[in-house]
Amino acid sequence: MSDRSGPATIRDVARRAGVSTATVSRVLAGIGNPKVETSGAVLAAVEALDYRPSAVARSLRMRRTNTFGLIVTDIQNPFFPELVQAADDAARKVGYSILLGSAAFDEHRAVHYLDLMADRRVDGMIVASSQVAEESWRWLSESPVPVVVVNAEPANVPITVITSDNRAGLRTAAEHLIGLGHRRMAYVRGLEGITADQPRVEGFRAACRDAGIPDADLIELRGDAQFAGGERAVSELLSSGGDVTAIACHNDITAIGALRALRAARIRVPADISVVGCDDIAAASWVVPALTTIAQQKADMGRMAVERLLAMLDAREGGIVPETIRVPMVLQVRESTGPARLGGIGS
Amino acid sequence: MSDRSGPATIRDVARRAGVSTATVSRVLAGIGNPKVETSGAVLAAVEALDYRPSAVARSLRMRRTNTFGLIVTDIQNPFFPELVQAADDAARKVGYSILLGSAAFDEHRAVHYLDLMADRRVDGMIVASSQVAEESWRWLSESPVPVVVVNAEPANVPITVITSDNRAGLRTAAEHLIGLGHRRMAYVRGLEGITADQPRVEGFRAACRDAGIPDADLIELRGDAQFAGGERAVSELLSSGGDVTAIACHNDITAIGALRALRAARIRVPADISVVGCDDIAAASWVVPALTTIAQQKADMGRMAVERLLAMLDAREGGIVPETIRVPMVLQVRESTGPARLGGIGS
DNA sequence: GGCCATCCTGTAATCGATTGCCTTGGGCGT
DNA sequence: ACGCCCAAGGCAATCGATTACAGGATGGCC
Repeated sequence: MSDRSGPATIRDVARRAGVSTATVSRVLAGIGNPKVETSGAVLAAVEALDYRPSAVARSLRMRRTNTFGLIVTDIQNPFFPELVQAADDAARKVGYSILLGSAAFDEHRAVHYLDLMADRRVDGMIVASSQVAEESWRWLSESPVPVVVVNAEPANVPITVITSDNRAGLRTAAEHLIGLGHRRMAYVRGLEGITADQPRVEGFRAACRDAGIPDADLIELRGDAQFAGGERAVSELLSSGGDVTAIACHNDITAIGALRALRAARIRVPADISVVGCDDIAAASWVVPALTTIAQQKADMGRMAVERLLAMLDAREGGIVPETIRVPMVLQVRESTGPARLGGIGS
Repeated sequence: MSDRSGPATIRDVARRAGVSTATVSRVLAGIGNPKVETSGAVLAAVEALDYRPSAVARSLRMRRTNTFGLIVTDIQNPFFPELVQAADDAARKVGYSILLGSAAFDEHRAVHYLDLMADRRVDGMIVASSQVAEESWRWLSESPVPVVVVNAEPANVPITVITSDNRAGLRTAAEHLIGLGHRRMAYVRGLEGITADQPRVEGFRAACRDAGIPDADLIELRGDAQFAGGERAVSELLSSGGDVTAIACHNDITAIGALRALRAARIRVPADISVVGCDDIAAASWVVPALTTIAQQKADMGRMAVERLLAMLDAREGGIVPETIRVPMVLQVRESTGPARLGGIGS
């Protein structure tokens, strides 16, 4: 009858050590200064019974779970794992764990996870998903549990946001291309309505304007933030005779799709056309030519999100004012960009 | 004083509805048949207070958390997210959630997560990581909580395993190449000691033997299951003058590295050399030429792992005998394989 | 020797739910 | 009109930890 019913409890330990549960708890927490024989007996009993305190019971009593919820748009998008890993690292370091939810592009799932995490009484939430309705943002911002939003910008809701500086990032991309002599360019946008879509084109356009390139000269195409969208957009561009020397894309996956379309059309990159992506996922350096891209500091963002949450927890009631933090993006030059050709594609 | 201290509890609801907590609990659980006015009052109170039962308290009382732990080798490896997503889908469908841990190639972290999940009293664990020491496997197999191991095969430990049929898979790969006329081939192995490494080479070799290709004719190279290893192994092969018409790789990332080395050497794929990978990650179809590969049924495996866990939970004490399930791998022909050239590389 | 401060440890309440058992009361049969 | 039975719902124990408070032993000091 050693383990009649599940793992050993604090009472089993107390009994075996011949002390009260209070003492066991105190010895393990290292408070008070127990006599050596007492703590010795407790530790021996702990060892013998292979006792591990139940986080469930502790959470109930302490009213905190030492858990943060993290909701991402889609765990299969290579952007997120790095964010998740960084958040997990930072959390683990201070004794927290991460409960992950992948919305898989589905608003209902996102809401489901919001509820789930509320039910689980997580101590804080990181929401890295734009699959969240207006109404849910409001609910989140009014919730008593600390929330940090990553890479989304709910309009008119006072809430802490950590986001890549998309506008500045794509401005950098444009400047890089313009510096290489490109003036006739195309931009493949992301999925309509995705948060980053708007600021990215705008940043790109702004740099063009500054360089004196007429708005009308920039060809805007619609992608879907996936491989297929990039491939389709660019092959349509080519078949409709669009004559550009550079293509910028909403993200790397789109850019990789673009590379494939160009290759299918026997157009050389970067000799004939330069391509630039955005995000810097691992595959960006695997493709040929390796993709020049604007890197998001995913790991930093994950770490910052957790740190922010911890700060909010400390400040409890002190009230940290919601703030929008823009993390710079950095230009990563690889092989897919080069000097603009002078003539047309056919030359 | 609406919410003096955190979320509403069942007692708040009971008070407001003028009933006991027992009744609230029963109404919400849908047991007994409460009078309409009672259940009406309860539901109204629930609504008004925005009451959500605490999963923490419930877990303590019910002695189950409705949570499964899932430990993966490295969430940044594109193989895992799909597994995670599938497991999460299957779990969510029956009211469970997944607590994720990424060992990040570190044995200590893997053990840390094992402990963490034990403390959290998860109802079952899926271990998709070979970063687990012999001793931990034994501990797991003796643990009273159901465990399913994915893509690892602890030796001499009675435990339920779900794994891709690596041997048969790579046999298929070899047969595909041999069918295309290849006889002088190279195989880039994975990281030494990684579980899948051995069976994969063996499967490949077995098919070669069956086709009458002398063992000595197969050139074996050591990679690291990453991009860099594939690239390095193949460029060394080329510079040492190895003359092959096909290269099989431990996994897709390695194969993508191989493609890059071949390209750098101006060797055409598949015209000069065919390349085949293994896993079928998303990037396999992004690269040029798109990679022929042996696909692992990642989603199936994730789903099966959860189903297995649920079955073990049902069978409680009935005792399901540990069993090793081999999931077939399927050949995915894309562009990187073709008929063998007749002459040498230089011809 | 007596008194008080100090140090350890035990007692019991508490966190928020679920559930076995018991009470209450209404309906129905005779 | 009386008694029986059953349905509805309340009481209180329980899950496994933490912690405020109380109490007993010990030692120091006068």
